[in-house]
This record gives sequence, structure tokens and C-alpha cells, in this order.
Amino acid sequence: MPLQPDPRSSAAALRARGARATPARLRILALLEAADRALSRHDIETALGPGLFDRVTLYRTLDRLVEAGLVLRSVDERRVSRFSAAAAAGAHESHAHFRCERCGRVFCLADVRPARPRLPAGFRGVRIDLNVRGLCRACTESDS
Amino acid sequence: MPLQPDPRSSAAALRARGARATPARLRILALLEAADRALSRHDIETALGPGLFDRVTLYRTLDRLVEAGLVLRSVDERRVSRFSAAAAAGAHESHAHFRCERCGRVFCLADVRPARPRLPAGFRGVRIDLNVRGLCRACTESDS
DNA sequence: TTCGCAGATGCAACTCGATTGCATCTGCGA
DNA sequence: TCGCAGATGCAATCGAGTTGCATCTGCGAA
Repeated sequence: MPLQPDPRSSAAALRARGARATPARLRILALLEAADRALSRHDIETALGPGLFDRVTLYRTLDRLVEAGLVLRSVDERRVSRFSAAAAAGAHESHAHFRCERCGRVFCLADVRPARPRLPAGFRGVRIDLNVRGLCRACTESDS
Repeated sequence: MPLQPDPRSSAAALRARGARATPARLRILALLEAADRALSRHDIETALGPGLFDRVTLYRTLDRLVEAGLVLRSVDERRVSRFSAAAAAGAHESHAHFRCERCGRVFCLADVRPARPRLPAGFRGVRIDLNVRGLCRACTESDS
């Protein structure tokens, strides 16, 4: 989890997974690795500068990064996909997010590792994710 | 959690929450209470008979039932909202679902009660939900 | 170093779940 | 039984995400 993401190691990670190291992928990966929360396509487009990459390119790039296992996807209450760097979040089978009900931002709870619950007979669980909803620090503080 | 949902008690529950007991609300509530899984708007429309209620009415009715606390909403991996009766699921602050990655169906794990995790300073958690993804029984059995 | 092409990108059109505006209808308290 | 706030239906619209197709380019091979 480097503070200054290294584009060379990102490029190597991409190539090791059979994906080309393109500007779009390196920029998006660096952005997600530096972020302290899960970003939507809209967040990413705004951060990189609107118009730098096409909307379709952003979606396809994110799909490819998820497929390569470098990025995790989750869907928020407002039906928007959000993305976080797998390296920063911890690429575990179980994962936890905090979703602020006021500002809509999503934070990774990297050190929370939810336990696998008992399932009904015949059901096979694979991945587990836990969502906590409430108010984030900024919204709690502006709540006085 | 009655096996045969009682429309009279549903009507009373609606009125107690300041909502009218209309045919759409009573039919949808009865359907959700009888279901063993969370239903999408499309599932509900199909079950009640296409054309019986307008799509907009279904969405607005479901919104109202969620607002009244009689129904819980969750969003699946495919960005579709799914609804389950709060009474059947257990209207707790924490809740768990199983989402089948093959058929897309969503099951309530009524007896699983995820623990509240530690949050970063300043964050206030309110509701918790746990999602387990994998294969449901039907899809596991057809997997041979 | 250059070359070729599979894979990546951009643009336009499209899909589909969900929402909004507005006219009409109705549950239910008075 | 009457009035009206709240509920419903219809049409238009929104917005996240996808698809088809033409063009471009990273990168392995020559």
C-alpha cells in the first residue's frame, strides 16, 4: 500500500495479468490507490479531469481492472458502482464498507473481516461483504 | 410471521403509520410476506400479473412501504432493487442476505445477525447488512 | 528498431431500472 | 355521503451502464 503509487509496479502487475499497461489504466489505478474511499465512475472522471477519457473507456477500464483482481467493485444504495484498489483495501474474500447516508461517500473498512455465517443446506457461500450505514465523520461534525 | 398473511392486520399496520390501506399496498405486502426471498419490481409485477398495477405505482408503493418500515430494500450486484417484508425478515438494525451469482436470486438469512464492527473515530454506524455471494441450493444441484 | 495485430479507445446509439409532472381517481375521516 | 389529501395511471424523462463499429496503440516478434 504505497503512499506514492509506483506506476512501474502497476504496469508490471497489469502485464502479469495479461492486460496492457495503458495510460487510462495507470492513471485510474494510481487514483484508486491514493483514495481513502471507494470512487464512482463520476468521481473518477471528475478527479482526472472531465473529457480526459471517454465514459465508455472508464467503464471498460474499470471492468478490466476488476477482472484482473487489482480493483474491487461494490454497488451503493443509490445503485451506483464504486471502485477501490484491491491492494489498499486488502484483497480478501470478505470485505467491509462504511456508507454515509448523508453525503453518499463510501469508505473501506480495511481491518474489518466479517465472519462467514452458517448457511441453509445446499447453499455455497464464496464472498462476503459487510456494509455499515450511518454518518461519516465529516457529516457527524456538521450535524451540530 | 403468519403463513397466511392477514390483510386486516396489514391494513391496520398501514393506517397506524399514516398510510392508506389500498389494494396495491395490501397485495404487494401479502406477496412479500409469503415470499422466501427478496423480490424485485419485475418479480412483483410478474407474480401479481403484468398490467395489474402500473410500474410507477409499484415503485411508489414500495417506496411508501419502505418508508413505513414494513418493507426492507436492498440493491443487488446487478443494480436492481429488491424488497422483502420487514416482519418476515426480522426488522433488526442488522440483516443478512444470500445472493446467488448464477440465478441472481436473493434470500434473506433471517437468523444471521452480524456483529457491529469497530468504526474509525467520528463515524456513527446505524444499520448493518451482510451479503454472502455464492451458489444457491438449486444452482448448486444443477451444477453436476 | 520497426512492424503487425490483438487488444484498447472514442463516438454514437441504445438498454433498462427508476423517477417526475400532471391529470384523474379514491380511501377514509368528518 | 361528501370533500380532499393522498394514491394511481400515463407519458416523458433521467442516468448509470452497455454495445457496435471504426480507429488507434502497446508490446512481442522479427
